[in-house]
Amino acid sequence: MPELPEVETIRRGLEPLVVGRRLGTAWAFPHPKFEAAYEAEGATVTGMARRGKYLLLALHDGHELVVHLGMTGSLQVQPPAAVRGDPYLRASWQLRTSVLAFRDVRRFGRLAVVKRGEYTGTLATQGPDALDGDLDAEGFWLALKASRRAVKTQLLSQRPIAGVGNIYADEALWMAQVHPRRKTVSKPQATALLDAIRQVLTASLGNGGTTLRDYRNADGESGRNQDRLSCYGRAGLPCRRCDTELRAITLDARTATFCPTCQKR
DNA sequence: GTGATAACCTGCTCGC
DNA sequence: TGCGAGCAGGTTATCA
Repeated sequence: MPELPEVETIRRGLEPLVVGRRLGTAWAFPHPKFEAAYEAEGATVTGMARRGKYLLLALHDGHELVVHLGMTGSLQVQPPAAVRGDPYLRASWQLRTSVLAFRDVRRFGRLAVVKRGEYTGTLATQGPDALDGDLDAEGFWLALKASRRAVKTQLLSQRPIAGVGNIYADEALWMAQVHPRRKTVSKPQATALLDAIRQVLTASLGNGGTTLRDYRNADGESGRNQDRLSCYGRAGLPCRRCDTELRAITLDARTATFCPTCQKR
């Protein structure tokens, strides 16, 4: 599922292919989540940015095309023949000789066209981007302290920090030795957690992201980070730090994997 | 305002 | 072999 490293990998791959290009004839799957594709038709892309897990395509007329890839989304520039008849195509724009294609099997992704900077929903309420150097440990700790929810729940809410999903939340909590259900985090723990978040995200970015099932980068290739995970998806296997069997629990209807020895509640 | 929960959605895996 | 149930999870909507 695309989290920050996967979205950033896609952004880097797409930027040279779409910036300066005009989005030609649009097509959208008939669902409100994708019909904004038509609003971007005819606009020229002037820039491509990312905030958390959102891709932001700046348009020449002062608007932005906001793309969230959901769990199974991908955005690629492809030859027209490659997208023809694709049952999972959710939106597309004709470029000069190719097609900018938004593909999403489970339809958890969405599109929106907004005035530049006028965001709504999670994009408006989320915290600083996880790789934004302006967020320091003090600010992160205060943001965590502001809520009494479990620390992993807070990470997934995107409010203290943006860009962390289930995979990297498990990985960072394991690295910082913080229990996912912990509701109060000390300043040193918050500092360690912020450092761990940045370490796991940076490492994954260097590996082209994590591919579990669906994720593909802008070139249609899988990431390589899934072979380097220490915690996520390893329930029942020994902890790489202490050999204790990793345990899986359900937190907010999602699986949280942790080491019961290293990550004390 | 905050927190908890359900719903959305479809491919895959597992058990019968 | 084929079928059905359960699982995966990011975001939004709804309710307490």
